[in-house]
Amino acid sequence: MDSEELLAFLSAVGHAQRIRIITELAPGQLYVSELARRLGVSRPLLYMHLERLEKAGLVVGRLELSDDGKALKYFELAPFDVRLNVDTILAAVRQDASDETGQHSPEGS
Amino acid sequence: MDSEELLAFLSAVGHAQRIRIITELAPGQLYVSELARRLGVSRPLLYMHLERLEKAGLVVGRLELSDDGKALKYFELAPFDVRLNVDTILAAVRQDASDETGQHSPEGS
DNA sequence: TTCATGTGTAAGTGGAGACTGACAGGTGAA
DNA sequence: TTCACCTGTCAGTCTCCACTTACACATGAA
Repeated sequence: MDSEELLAFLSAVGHAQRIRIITELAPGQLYVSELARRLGVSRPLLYMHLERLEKAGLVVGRLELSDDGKALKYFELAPFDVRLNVDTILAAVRQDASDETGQHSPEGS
Repeated sequence: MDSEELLAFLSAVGHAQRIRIITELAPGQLYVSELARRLGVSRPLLYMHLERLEKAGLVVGRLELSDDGKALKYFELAPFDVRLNVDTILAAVRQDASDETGQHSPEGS
């Protein structure tokens, strides 16, 4: 994980509304309109937040067809576990240099 | 740590400039003007970022007198280690409810 | 056809926070 | 006195992003 990914991750989670979204999605998947109702948030706004969370790899969206034929966009939490201290931050910054030289490290996750 | 503290922490680290500040302070303490020169950042702006980092508990500032009598404001990293996953986020949110009922948990750090 | 449900996006507004420039004040050395 | 440092803060500007309103387009049921 380089500093750009780390930044995307941190700024995604570092927002009250998005913390609420994560909390609401914790028990299981929900589709957008339902989630918007529960949070008392407009749907376009929720879209923005979900998009941000998805780009950062925190949630995953998937279009599904309900029994009565309606298209529902379901979102669920993606598993993530990031440890944050001086060393992990420095590691992310050092990773940038490796990225530039084209030495893509073969690490998973 | 409740969600407010978590939010302060995440939004403090989740900024490119402040990541750079942390990187620069990692080897050891620096005073404000010196740090501003190294980062190529105006001093008032740096003050804002340092203030934000200090409120979130990431850095500590201390006014010191140099040998030649000048006052220097030194900043150094405070030790921190936060693990971030669904459980720790939910724990922070649940902590809010405890805060409201006045049950301050006697946990350290 | 109309209504209630859903997805998806475009266009605009408002405000918080990032950022700049300028100031006042202190010190020791030339 | 002047210079070269330093701290600390105020008052602006500007940019980004959070947020709203409104639209186009589907589906099944009444």
